[in-house]
Amino acid sequence: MAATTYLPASSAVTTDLDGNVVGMNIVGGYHSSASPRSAADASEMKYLPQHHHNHHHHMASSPSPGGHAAISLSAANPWASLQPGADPWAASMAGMHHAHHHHPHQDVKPLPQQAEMLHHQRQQQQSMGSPHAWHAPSAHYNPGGAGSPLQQYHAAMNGMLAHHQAAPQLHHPLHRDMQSPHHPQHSDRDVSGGEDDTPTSDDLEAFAKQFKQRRIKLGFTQADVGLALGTLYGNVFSQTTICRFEALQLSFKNMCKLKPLLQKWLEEADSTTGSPTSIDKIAAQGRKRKKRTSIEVSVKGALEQHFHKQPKPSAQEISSLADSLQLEKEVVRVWFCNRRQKEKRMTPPNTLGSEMMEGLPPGSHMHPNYGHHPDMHGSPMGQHSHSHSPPMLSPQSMGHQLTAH
DNA sequence: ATGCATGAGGT
DNA sequence: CCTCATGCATA
Repeated sequence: MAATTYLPASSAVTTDLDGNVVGMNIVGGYHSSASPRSAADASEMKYLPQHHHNHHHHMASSPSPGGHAAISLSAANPWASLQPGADPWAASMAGMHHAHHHHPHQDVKPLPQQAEMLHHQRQQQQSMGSPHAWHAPSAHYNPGGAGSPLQQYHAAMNGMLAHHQAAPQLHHPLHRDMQSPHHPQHSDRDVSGGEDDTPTSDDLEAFAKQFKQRRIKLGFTQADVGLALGTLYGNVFSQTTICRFEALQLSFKNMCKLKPLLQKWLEEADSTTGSPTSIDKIAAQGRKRKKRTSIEVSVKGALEQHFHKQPKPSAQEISSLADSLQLEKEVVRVWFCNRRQKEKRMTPPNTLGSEMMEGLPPGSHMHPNYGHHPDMHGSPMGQHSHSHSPPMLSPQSMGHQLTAH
């Protein structure tokens, strides 16, 4: 049974600590820690009354454990703080570019504290499939232990930089058309040195890989990067997003959007051997977030099965399904939404869990969705012409939930 | 590293 | 109600 509870806003503080621990683990040390939070789970579905209590946390936890942090900033104007290095755009974009039009309208990251900002995104993207599912390299090994030595670079910065601009905008008014899977880059577009063009999936893969490696070399955690982006460009990202970027678990379009920012950060990070990016973290809002419902393995299997038959069940189908699985309708609906999104990731989900019933001929693997795209348009990209072909998919999914149920 | 969730924007 | 981008909370 799924325990559905709603967390109090106060858990925000805990999140900080927890979050930074998590960030660490990417470096290698797996923290086998017990969950600090006590879950008072109720089997009831109820939203807590809106008592948005503004929590003022004066504690600034440093994202990186290596150092204690003395950072405690105001969340009031994160992007107002100067950036350590140089100005983002002038520097890197100097080479050649033209593609980025940032409109005056600066939209910043949704401050957790306040309402969500607008962010308009275009709705169109394609799913790309790669023939091989290279699971993330996960080249994390931690020799010494798990200490991220990073804070050493962090110090006070600021000096002669006087420009602090707001967000460079991710949302550009114009959308370049999607690239085709087959043609790497436009020939008419001259790209010497600067890749402001739409990258290929291979490009993204390579970049992601490189990014991760450099990031680790420099001693930064995914969380650090996310925060740094916020300070530098006004767009804060979570550890999750950075992680997904590195693992190519975002949509192609999303990958393209984030690449420039991460690239910029990389340049800065490696060149700036002592410039800090100190910023604060923002705590969770006083919002009522539903506790993550844990769906049992068996139930997941059932959902998977239905997903194969009907990726987009009707409301009524969802209802009956929910009923038979003893889940809330909303949970089921969301599950399908998330499942569909997974299908669209760059790195295809290994559709298993329940498994295919036919014995596949050796050598021919099939993708659940690849054989037929329901409503999708052209395939964005799909095959890397070369690259590696790691050990094909491995059933990594499917939880092994031993928890009592 | 990921599962479930939230929300903006579009139909 | 969907798609998409994102992230809190977790395993």
